[in-house]
Order: sequence, then C-alpha cells, then structure tokens
Amino acid sequence: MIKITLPDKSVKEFDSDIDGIGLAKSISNSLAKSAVCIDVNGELKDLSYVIKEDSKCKIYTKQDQYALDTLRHSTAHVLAQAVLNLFPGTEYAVGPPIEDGFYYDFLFKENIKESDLSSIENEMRRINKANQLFIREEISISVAKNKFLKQQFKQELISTADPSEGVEGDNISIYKNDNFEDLCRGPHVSSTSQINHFKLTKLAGAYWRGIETNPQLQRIYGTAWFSKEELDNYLARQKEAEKRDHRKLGNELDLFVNTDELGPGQFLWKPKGSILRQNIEDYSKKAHADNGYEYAYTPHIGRSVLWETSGHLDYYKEGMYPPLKNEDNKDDEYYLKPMNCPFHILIYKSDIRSYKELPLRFFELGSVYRYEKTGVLHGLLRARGFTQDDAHIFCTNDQIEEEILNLLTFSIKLLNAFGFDSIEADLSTRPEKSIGNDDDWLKATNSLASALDNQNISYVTAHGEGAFYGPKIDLHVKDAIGRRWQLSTIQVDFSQPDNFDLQYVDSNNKRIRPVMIHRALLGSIERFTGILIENYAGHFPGWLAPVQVKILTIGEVSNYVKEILKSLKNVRLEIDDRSIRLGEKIHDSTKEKVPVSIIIGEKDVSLRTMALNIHDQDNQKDIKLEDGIKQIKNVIKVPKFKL
RNA sequence: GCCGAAGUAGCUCAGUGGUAGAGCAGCUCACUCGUAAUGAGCAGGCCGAGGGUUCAAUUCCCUCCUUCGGCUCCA
Repeated sequence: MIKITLPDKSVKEFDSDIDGIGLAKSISNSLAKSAVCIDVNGELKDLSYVIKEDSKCKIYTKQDQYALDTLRHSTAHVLAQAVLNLFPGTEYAVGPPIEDGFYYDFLFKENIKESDLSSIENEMRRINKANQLFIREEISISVAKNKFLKQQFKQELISTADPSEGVEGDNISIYKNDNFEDLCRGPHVSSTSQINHFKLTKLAGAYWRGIETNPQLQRIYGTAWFSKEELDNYLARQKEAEKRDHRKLGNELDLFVNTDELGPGQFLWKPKGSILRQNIEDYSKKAHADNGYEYAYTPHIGRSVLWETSGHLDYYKEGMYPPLKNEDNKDDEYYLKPMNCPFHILIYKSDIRSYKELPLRFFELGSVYRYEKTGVLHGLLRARGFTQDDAHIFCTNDQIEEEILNLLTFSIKLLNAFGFDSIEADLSTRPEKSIGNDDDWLKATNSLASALDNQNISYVTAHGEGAFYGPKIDLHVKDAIGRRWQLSTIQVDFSQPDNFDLQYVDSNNKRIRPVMIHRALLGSIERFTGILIENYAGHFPGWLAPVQVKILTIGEVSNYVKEILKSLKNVRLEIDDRSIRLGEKIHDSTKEKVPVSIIIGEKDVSLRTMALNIHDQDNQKDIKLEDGIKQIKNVIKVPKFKL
C-alpha cells in the first residue's frame, strides 16, 4: 500500500508501485493529458518515474514553469541529437533551459554558420515526427566515462558532477532517445513527439564554462513552447521589444547620432535629444542642490600620478584610454578620466577639513571615458564616453549609516520621478581583486546591509561583485515590459581616503581619516536616457518630451494661434501651418510622438475652442480654450521632488 | 577581445562580374484641405575603407573599420 499526498492535502492510496502518469490518470484523464513532469518529495521527476513509497507529489502541467523548462530541456537534447546526426564528430557540452528557451553548446570540427540552422531545424522536425521515447538510465561513473570516450566536455562533466547534476553515489543518470544519449539529471518529456513548437533563434560564441581562457564553443539558441499560439506570442513579443530599441528610436526621433568619424561608443546629441537630456540633467541637479550637495566641475584629464595613487592604473588600466603623451617631456603623461572620484578627492584635499564641515557632498555631471571592448558596446546603454550623475560624500565613520539611509531614499524618489516604481536592490561584496583590509570591508558591507534593512528594502547578496575599493548597493528598476535595469549604485570606500591620505580634524584636534561614499543615481545619463526611451517606447511623459505640444492649423487662424501661444509660454511648442491636409499633420505629429496636438480651424476662432489629441487618450473635440490649456499644463507638469 | 551576421541615397531596403534602383524624407509646382501619408516633377550614391583576382569588381577573394546577435567584461 502506497499513500500519495497531493498539494490539496488529499491522499491517494495504491495497492502497488505507481508511476507519475498512472497517478495523473487516477486523478483525471485531462490531467494525464496535460501532465509533463512530477515533483516527488521535492524532486522533479519524469512522468515515468515509479513511486515506491509514501510520498508527497505535485504534477506539473503545461501551464507550469517547470513543465516549460522540461520541454525546453528536452528540445535542447533534440537539438544536440540533430547536430550530431548532421555533423558527426561534433563535441557537445551543455544545453540547459533558459528564460523563454534553451541553448546547447558545441565544438564543431569546423565552425558552422547561421545558414546551417535551418537544416538543423529540419532534422529536429524529423526527430519530432519519429516519436522517440526519452529513456532514463543510471550507469556507473566508469561506464559513463567509456560511453563518452571522445567527448572531452562530457568527461569533464562526469569528473566534476555533483548530486544536483544527476550523480547519486557512484551512479550518474543519462537520457537516451534513439541513437542519442546525454548526461542529464532530467526530467524530460516522455517523447520527442511532444516537441512541436520550437524555433532556433541565433548562433553565438560562448566560452566553455563561461571562462574566457577556455575554448570557445558555438552556442545555438532556440525557443520552445507547448502551443503554436504561445510560440507566435513570443515571437511577437520579441518584435515589440525591437520597436522599443533606443538606437532605432533615437534615430527616428532625431535624438542622437554616432558616426564612424567620431569613433565607437561616442555620441552626438542632436537638438531634440539635447532637450531631453537637459531636462533629465536639470532635474537631477536641482534635486541634488536642494538636498545638501554642492556642485563641482572637474576636467577630463589628469596626470598619470593621480591614477597611480588612486589605484586605477593598477586595477583598471585595460579599461582606460591610452595615455596622452608630451613629446617634449616624456614624464608628463595624462589619462582621460574613467572616474570622477580622484578629482573630487583633490578638491577635498585642497583645504584642511574640520569635522564640523562633514559630511561634504560634491556633485558633478562628470563625463568619463572608458575603453570598453568593442564587442560590448551597445548604443547609449554601453558607451565609451558617458556622463555620470556622480557625487562623492566625505564623512566620518559614524555618519556612514545615516548617509546611506538618506541616499537610498533620495535615489528611490529620484527614480520614481522618472516613472520607475518597481525597485529592487543588490548588495555586492568583496571581489577577489581588491584593495583594503578585511575589517574595513566587513564594516562597510555591514553598514550597507543595515541601511537596506532599516529601509525595509529587500535585497539579494551578490558575492564578490563589489568594486575593487569597496562594497556597493545597486538599485534595479523594472521597465514597462518587465525588463530589469541596474541604475543607482552606492559604494562605501575606505581605501581611497587611505591612498590619498585624506584627513579631517576632529573635536579633539586629532587628524582622522574620513570615509568616502561614491554614488551615481541615474548612473550614466546616456544610459539612463536610453533606458527611458525603451521604457516609454519613445512616448515620453510631457515634461520630458522634446516637443511637448504641436499646433495643427486648418485654414487661416494665425491670430488665434498667437492668442493660444500667450497662454502656453515656456512650453516647447511647434506650429504646423503647412498647407497640407490635416490627416498628414496628424500623421506627422503622431510619428514624432508629440504628447499633445492642438487642432484649430476657422470655426474654432469664433467659438474659442480647440480639438485636442493627447497621447494615450481619446481624441477630444470642441474643447473650450481655457479647458484645453488647463489639460495641456497638466500633461506637461514637472513632477515635484520631495523627500 | 572571441564566435556568427551585416554595411548600397538622409531613412528603410531591392539589385547585378559590364561603374546602380524603389518607397519615405528633401526641393519645385499645383491642390487650400476638420482626425493617421494629395498629385506631378526635380535633385540625391567613390555600393564602409584598403589591397588582390579579372579585359572589367558595388558584385568574387583577403585585410581593416563600423554596426547587429551572443560570450567574456562593466571600477
């Protein structure tokens, strides 16, 4: 007698052993049909898994994420099978499910091309039609090693595998279907016939085990779903995301441009983009000025000794532009700044500081230059030249926690103002390559953690992800289509004050080392603008839009337009009085994503009315002038910044 | 930096071993127009750069640059 407890606490009893599918059938035929895998006492198993003792079970159906993962994992196997059929002698590495799909990594005898994907996909369809069963086997490690004799990656996996990877004692599990077998902990769908709705999406390079010095494999990405509808939805979603691409919209909306002559990773801001950027910068500057920060301005280059002292040349030389040299004086070398902090430190050092002055907060929209690898550049989101909303806070040890607390509030309010309401935090700890002593690191990390706790912000710890000089809190936002972006970063630093021998005089007239806090809230203005573009799909809120209002005229209404202009002083406004049809004017203002279009014709003049098209709202006709103006002012209102 | 893809008019793209085409945008003219592109005409290109093969290269080959999708990286 076996008792099986289901999630609703009900108990099913069976006279003998029962497998997953049998259990599903005993509950209902429809459940058996949509069942994909089963959780037995917290472990995911195939439906063919035989339950031999009293257990807690949950059956996963096509609606569950685990079921999707299982399908995708199985599809990855079929991909590898197809590849091995078509390209004998290929070595195969790993092929897990990932968000929205799966991949498999291969070492081909000769690299394949993207055009090979269609024949691989065809072979996968053949395997799908062949209705092959996935069969689990447990074999000993030594048998496994013999089985995968010519597979160096499998050999390595066998040697290093642990229980989470299908090892139990001396045994390791494999899955077979037809001529194909692979190391795998499972579970899988029962047959290849269930793998119907998939598509190979891209071919890319990927290092074995993600380590740059390891051989580079070719990774094939794909997506798989239980229904055609879901697959089509996914593909449509991808298209939708493409439409939001800030590089595409930046071009279409005339915001910024990059040219070959300028060099990669640098951008020119066109007038419309500059207005957008200026709005963002002005808002940030004012928020800072109103909340205890003082402006600083610093140059773009500094002597190499500065970067030696700061440690940047030791820790980050690869990421810096090569030095500017002086022919007449070889020792006079300059570097473009990759960070603003050494300059702010020099400002701090330019005076003897008293404890009464602290905390000192220097704020700057500082443009920095980092020599990013060509392959990582990505429009505004990853540029070589960019501007940080950067500040450095110099304070006493006792002030750290309160500063961090205030910073968290400040940062969250600032992100809120730009329309980001969903915010999450990461706490990054000491990386391998770093400076400073363990005590200081621990102290700094703890003060960050307790600030997060105090603010009731949930966070995950990112081990070893801190900066080389200190731990950090990163704030992430979710955008309109659910993507997560890292924006704010707050970093505690005991090392730079040491490097630069910073001091303040305390109340006992003793010289004490201050602590530094580095922080950028919007991060890079370029990147932030790019994220805003994608978040709003180019439909900026009224206060940010480069053109806030467009007046579309019909016939001769110029005097009435002048009157309207008087009520809309300081509004970024354009008038379209071309002698073309109204439809075309509307088409253009829509394409330019102007938030508000006012339409006025001759009949509006005597009635003192207008028609109003406001983005995302129904068109309005015969609106009273005053009412229209009121609505417009509401749409373009700048959000208040209040702590 | 590495693997794959791509670079043709301002933009989006077609095309060919015999030095190029469309739509949109631009300019000119006509139309004077009430909710998502009026019509006609004109102008616009060293086919990313350099080298090679060829009688001939935008097309084929090589190198480089840039962009795109990933990997690694992101102080």
